Amino acid sequence: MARDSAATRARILAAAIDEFGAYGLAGARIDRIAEAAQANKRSIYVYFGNKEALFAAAMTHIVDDISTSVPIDTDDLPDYVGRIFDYYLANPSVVRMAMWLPLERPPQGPDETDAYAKKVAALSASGSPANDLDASDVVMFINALAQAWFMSPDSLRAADGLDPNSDERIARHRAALVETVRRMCG
Amino acid sequence: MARDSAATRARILAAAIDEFGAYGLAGARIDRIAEAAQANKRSIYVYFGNKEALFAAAMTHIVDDISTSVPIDTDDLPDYVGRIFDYYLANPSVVRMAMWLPLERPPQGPDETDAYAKKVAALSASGSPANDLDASDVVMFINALAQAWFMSPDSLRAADGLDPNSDERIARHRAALVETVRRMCG
DNA sequence: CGTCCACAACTAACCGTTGAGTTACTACGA
DNA sequence: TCGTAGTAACTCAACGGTTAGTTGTGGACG
Repeated sequence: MARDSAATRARILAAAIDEFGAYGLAGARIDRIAEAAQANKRSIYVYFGNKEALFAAAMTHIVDDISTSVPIDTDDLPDYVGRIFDYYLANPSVVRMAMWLPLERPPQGPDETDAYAKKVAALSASGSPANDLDASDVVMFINALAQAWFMSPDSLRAADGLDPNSDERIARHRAALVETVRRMCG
Repeated sequence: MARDSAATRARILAAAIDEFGAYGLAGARIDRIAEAAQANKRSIYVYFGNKEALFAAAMTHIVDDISTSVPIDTDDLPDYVGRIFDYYLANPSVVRMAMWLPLERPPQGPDETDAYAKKVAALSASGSPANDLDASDVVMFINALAQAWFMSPDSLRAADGLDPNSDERIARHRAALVETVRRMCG
């Protein structure tokens, strides 16, 4: 096995995102992360300090990734939600971590204030995003709508009879999502 | 201390809702629930079996409570979200449990299929709730929008300068919520 | 009407396991 | 041969769950 500290660190981080996404902060197991990363438990402590710090590192990593991968376009919010949805679909662990963040917030956890503040500022500055609604409310709604599919139980996703894992069903939902934001923005 | 098994059971259930709401299934502590309920740990096992069963009992309790407290009105969806929001505001532990459910689903957990299926069916039957959107998507969006405020970090809630705990700010958000659903329904 | 008894509610101390974090050590590579 | 990456074995506290025992209550019976 090659000795590459950067690669090991990256493997640990990737495994941590999956583990925290699957089980949350309290439910995640350091041993499982080590095993999945094919790294030793000890190296996690060497590279990241402790469980909470690892969680924080994973969180900042995904926040960075999402804000570069899915830049906001204040002139086309419907398209923006669509792209967030696509990103979530491709990165299930990321949505789940995002859902966990407000629930299990470590005391010294990462503060995504800046990422949100920038979006709200950009939206406010861009004139009238959604006519008379507050920019911060619009950001909240867009986030919530993009996550709706993932926070719904399977039973609800299947409620209309289609297989919730089929491409058609997902495409329909995506279209509904984009259309909803279009209507919201007037 | 009076010996009243029904009262003790109810105290445990109430404490469990708070504890699970605050920490989730994995993070919740049986000892804390017992202490908060002013009951002995043992009685929890007598009345509910184990931790997961207690979680399930708490979940079915709130599902029941919410579906009776906030009946759906398929003819006035904007009003319906508003009422859900009010309920959530008055019962913070309930929102948090609802947010936790899709993340920490115990293997033998409660299945809220029926509650959702009924809503989707009612909505489908009532003609055109939101013109061309699937009823199940509409239900997802309504749920997500009603929860948006509670899953947003404080920094986002405060992004426009107002105190996020003030009545005015909350009223503005509620109005935005109702208006958004109104637009969604066309 | 008093007294005993059986059962239900309650309690405290304990047990076994799990899991975060550490220690002491080995192997690799420059 | 020195420093860094990696490993296995361990510690210790926390926590879910249990055992064994205590207290209060309500009813049967003399």
